[in-house]
Amino acid sequence: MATNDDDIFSAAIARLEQLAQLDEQDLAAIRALPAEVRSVPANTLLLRDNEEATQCALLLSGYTCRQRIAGDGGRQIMSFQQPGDLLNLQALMLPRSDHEVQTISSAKVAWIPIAALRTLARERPTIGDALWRDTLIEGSIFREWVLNVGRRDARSRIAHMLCEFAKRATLIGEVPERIRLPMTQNDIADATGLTSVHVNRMLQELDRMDVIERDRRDIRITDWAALQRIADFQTGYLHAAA
Amino acid sequence: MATNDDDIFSAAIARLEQLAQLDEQDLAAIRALPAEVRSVPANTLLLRDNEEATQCALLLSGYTCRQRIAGDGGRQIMSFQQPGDLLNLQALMLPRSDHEVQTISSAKVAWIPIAALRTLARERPTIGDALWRDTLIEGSIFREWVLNVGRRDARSRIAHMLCEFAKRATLIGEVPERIRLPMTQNDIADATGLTSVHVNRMLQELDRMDVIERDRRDIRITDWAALQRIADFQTGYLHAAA
DNA sequence: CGTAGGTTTGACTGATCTCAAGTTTGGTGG
DNA sequence: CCACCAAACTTGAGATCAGTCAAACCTACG
Repeated sequence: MATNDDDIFSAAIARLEQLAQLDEQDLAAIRALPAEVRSVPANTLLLRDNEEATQCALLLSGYTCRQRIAGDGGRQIMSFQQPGDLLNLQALMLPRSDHEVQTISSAKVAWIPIAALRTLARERPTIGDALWRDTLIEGSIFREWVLNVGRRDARSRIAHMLCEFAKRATLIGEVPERIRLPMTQNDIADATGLTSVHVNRMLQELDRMDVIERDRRDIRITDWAALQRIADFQTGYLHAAA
Repeated sequence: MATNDDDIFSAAIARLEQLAQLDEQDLAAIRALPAEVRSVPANTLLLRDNEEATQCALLLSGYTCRQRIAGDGGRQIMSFQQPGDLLNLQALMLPRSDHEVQTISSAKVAWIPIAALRTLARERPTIGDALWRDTLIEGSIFREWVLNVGRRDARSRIAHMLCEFAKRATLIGEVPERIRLPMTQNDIADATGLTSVHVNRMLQELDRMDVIERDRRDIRITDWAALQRIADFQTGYLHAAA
């Protein structure tokens, strides 16, 4: 059960190395973390709202989203996670969760005891800083989403979401021109504050404008510059090197 | 110039004490921070987008907002700050700013060298944790705003903004029933993703519904329960004790 | 094959925006 | 203390983007 393959942490280490200069001891400390790996199907609630977490979830494969549910049942997605992302770093410092994390696709997740991670952050300050930096970058992404949902029209919002997804895919070594979206049009609607009907029409429009080509959930960005312009997409808020 | 009145930090200390158990040494270390106090008028850009900060701004009096500007010039406010709040903690860990901070009212600000704050966070881990916690809570507020702007109608959004403002006012010792808004209706529009015209109409509607009474920017919440219901306001996301 | 989840389409509705013109208010200088 | 001005607030009418509802169409998968 307590799997400790060296390489379950490889994606996470790659991510952290973008955030800080890790030395050998740092790497060893990460690889020594206890972890329990589990596979979960799509649309599984991994982390509940208003719960005390004892474990921290590390996404090994697949995609998840961070979401909150309004009183009338409406769902708002505020970010997507990709392999190598820690899903509830907040739990290191805040006892109770204030939102949900759900799988978008089938996924593999490593569960790490919070206490072990907290110790790691304290004893290896470089890692602690990297983790803090990671939460700050996600904060920056939230700010961009507030702007996206609050001040851009439907077409721009969707284009922006595509740009961010493609750009972040490059950070884990994928090509941005050809992306396979893990999420349904309904998920896109919940991420952009629209309805799935309207998302569908806008995707068709982007297709008609020759900036993307679609084959089900495979998106080919045929005119990256135009898509960025439509999206009003600037990469600064992602705080990524490349 | 380098003012070091013991009590310029009192509001900030009160805030940090809500986030961690500070001991005498912690307090002394905070009070020993170098700081330069400046007064600025309303609508002054304190922190620019995409700039390297060398100083951290601590709000002593007045109100500020965190905002991003869209490509078409549209402004989106993503949070308000009150006395005792640090305005750019991100700068401790991220070299470049990704948004702006502007005064909403006239304000007094203490400027603290980033390096001093970074040292403080490292040498006094309790304070470091409190600061991290503070940035995480603001992240939670951003998430709530994404939900607010993305999934609630105009009336609820405005009601929610009022609830949050009133609730946070209580955390610095004010009464929630009678609030004096520092922001114009145009600011409220930029915070809720609406136009000032529509904000005006919705405020009138809340007035007509007998949940608030208005005398210019003085708001009296006459039916707190109803306002919370309209706003779909749950306090959990603020992670406040009370 | 049959089915469920996802996607697409059409017709109609409505919340919010736009534009443009008043009105009120608070501050400032004479 | 009053007159004036700019900024903020208010009002109305018409336009529009996105939502709603309901049905049909795919397509992956058991």
